[in-house]
Amino acid sequence: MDKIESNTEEKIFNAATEIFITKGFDGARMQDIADFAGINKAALHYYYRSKKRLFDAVFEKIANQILSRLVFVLDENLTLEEKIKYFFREHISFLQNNPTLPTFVVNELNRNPEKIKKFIQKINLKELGSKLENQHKEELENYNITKETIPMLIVSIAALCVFPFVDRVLIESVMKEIGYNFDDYMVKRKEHLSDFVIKAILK
Amino acid sequence: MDKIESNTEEKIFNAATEIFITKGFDGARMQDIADFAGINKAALHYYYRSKKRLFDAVFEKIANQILSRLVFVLDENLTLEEKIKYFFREHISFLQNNPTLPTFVVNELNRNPEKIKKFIQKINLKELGSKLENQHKEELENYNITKETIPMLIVSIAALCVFPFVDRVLIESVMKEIGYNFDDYMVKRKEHLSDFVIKAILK
DNA sequence: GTCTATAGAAGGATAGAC
DNA sequence: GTCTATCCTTCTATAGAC
Repeated sequence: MDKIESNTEEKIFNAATEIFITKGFDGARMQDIADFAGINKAALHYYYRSKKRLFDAVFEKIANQILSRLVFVLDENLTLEEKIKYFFREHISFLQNNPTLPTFVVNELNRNPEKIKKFIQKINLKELGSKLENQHKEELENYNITKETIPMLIVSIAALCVFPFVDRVLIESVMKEIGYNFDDYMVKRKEHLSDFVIKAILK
Repeated sequence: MDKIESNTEEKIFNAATEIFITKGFDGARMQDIADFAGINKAALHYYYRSKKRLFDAVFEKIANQILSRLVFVLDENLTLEEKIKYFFREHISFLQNNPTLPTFVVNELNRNPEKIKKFIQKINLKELGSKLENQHKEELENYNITKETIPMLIVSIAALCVFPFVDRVLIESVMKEIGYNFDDYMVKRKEHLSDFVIKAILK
């Protein structure tokens, strides 16, 4: 992705990312990672001490990558509709380039719920919520949104965006069966979803 | 769930279901399953020969359970809106009782894409599609639905319904943080989603 | 820092008694 | 059919040479 992998530590990290994402923690083998990195197995322990630590390093990096792409929602120059459009367009593009990330993250959070606390602390939900509410206070009157339905809306937007990737293998097969191509489908879906959601929330 | 587990085979099967669902294939241990069933490890191999076969038996049963709950979509006495309402209400109720199933199925399909072929053959998508189209031909004129957006709609409905369970741990934590309870939230969500979707597709 | 060799533990599977 | 004991492979992790 970024620069050419220079040192061994980086090679190991990149190989581990690849292997952990495709096979999960339990399915991944240190030998697989070593082979993929073109390096000896002992080096993995030299740099990362244990499989668990190596995994945690990979997960941490990925979690931060995802979070850092969401800061735009606080941009005060964007209207609510612009944010929705922006979210679908940017986030689906990101997932198109990293289609296996959602499954990986979901699995890890399921197996290791305590990691979520870190996640949540980083975001500081309540502050985020009130900031957003202030930013769009007047706008909200044009929409069919109440304090009660805000969590519904947020989960729905996330669902519409992320689900096709989590369930990708199934949806890809179904699309092929009826003559669609998954990537083309997702390209169209980006624009479709904005209209879909905005229509649903307009008064 | 059903009757009291009578024989050993059934005990093993139920224990395996529990363990495989919570830990996945790679994470599950034959010893865990044996302990959970209150039976010896050798018995597992006596009845199911290998871990893989035991797993496949469990997966097959669950896949059929899910599919069998979807036949109502072909009920010709229901309008399109009724089917949408029915789907959200019934399917979310089912998932509330089996909240860990989506993750389990998604993971297995990701690791073993060839299983999807079986799935798809059982459904016979094209026939299903044309039957549905005929059933609702006149109705469709009231909605903002074209041949192009049907796959969008179906994926969206599935996403809105299933995603909260796939990503349950995260959403549950977020809800708790802002003072909501996941189960209460999902109860409300059932009704909310019908309105949301129907509003989005109305002309 | 990187390699080879190997320790040591865990897990799937089977043999054989009952 | 069910159990104990055990085989054999696989995997993480480390020791020690270079």
